[in-house]
Amino acid sequence: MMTLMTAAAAANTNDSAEASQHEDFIRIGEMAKRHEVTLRTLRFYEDKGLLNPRREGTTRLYTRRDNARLKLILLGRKVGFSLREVKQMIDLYDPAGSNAKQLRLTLEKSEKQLGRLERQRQSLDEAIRELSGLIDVVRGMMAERQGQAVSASA
Amino acid sequence: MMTLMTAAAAANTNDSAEASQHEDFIRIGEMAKRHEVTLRTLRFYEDKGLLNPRREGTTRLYTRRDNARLKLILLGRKVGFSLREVKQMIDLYDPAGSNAKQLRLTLEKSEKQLGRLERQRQSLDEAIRELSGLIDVVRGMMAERQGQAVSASA
DNA sequence: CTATATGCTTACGTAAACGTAAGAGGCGTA
DNA sequence: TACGCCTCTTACGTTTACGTAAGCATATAG
Repeated sequence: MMTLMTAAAAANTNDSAEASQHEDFIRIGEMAKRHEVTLRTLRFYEDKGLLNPRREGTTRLYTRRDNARLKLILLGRKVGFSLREVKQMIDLYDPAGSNAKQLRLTLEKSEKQLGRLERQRQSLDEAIRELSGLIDVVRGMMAERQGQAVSASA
Repeated sequence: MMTLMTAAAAANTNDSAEASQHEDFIRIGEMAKRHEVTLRTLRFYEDKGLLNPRREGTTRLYTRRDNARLKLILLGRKVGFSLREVKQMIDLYDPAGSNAKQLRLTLEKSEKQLGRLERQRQSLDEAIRELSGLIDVVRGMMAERQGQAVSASA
């Protein structure tokens, strides 16, 4: 029976992720599943100041805003920003303001990062070409040796 | 005057890199310049068993074969192999043999690596697309805020 | 003889983003 | 009461390829 259940315990009680989709707060396990990250990652991000979930006792409770933040963080990581950079951008967010600074910084960093990614793609393409070439060479050598072996045994 | 000069000392005496291009042995400084790596890198590769230059006393002397080896190592690194993998492949080299094993291993590793590189390129392209999208969004927001500011001040 | 360049060995430091115990609650169920 | 599941904090470990002193020897140039 649910007597003096805390919100956290209540969430824990729910059978599936589905069941708690209307909850305002989710705990770290749910959060991790939803975003496909580990608990360690969430705690790590918090330790680095990227997340700030509420607490109920010691238990972390994440809201929709935390969800949105995490999505941004993961997007940042996906496009190659370091957590430090992501933090710099996020920290500039001001719910009551134009966020001009934040937007400028984000734009600037994004353009630089885009440049880096494009340069990366160039060297990656170059590497692919060179590796393909190497494969051809190796195949050629193998065919050659094979030919010798065959002619020698014939 | 050149009295009892060692080979190393002789090399050291030469005015430019040009002058020693016909030398059979070059020292670490020359080697580093030719391949655009640091001395530390060459010593590190040796420590890891990737290079085995001769010695004259304590001084490392590199030959054409070492040059060729280093080129291979740097090519390997360029295409994304770890030094460990490069070593595995190089270690299989037998000057008196068909090197069938080496060729097979190299081919196998190369094909896997090629796959990895291509997957990398896909996620890189995806990242580029997402980042471009982000830039557009940010630009849009800035324009919006700017518009508000302008209309507010008008 | 000294200053400068080059080389040697040994070995701790670095970066990024977590992984991985270790030890300890809290809560509900069989 | 015991068991199981979730969560917490603290903190050392991991990976790769070198960077960076520190302290010393060698060697030619001035």
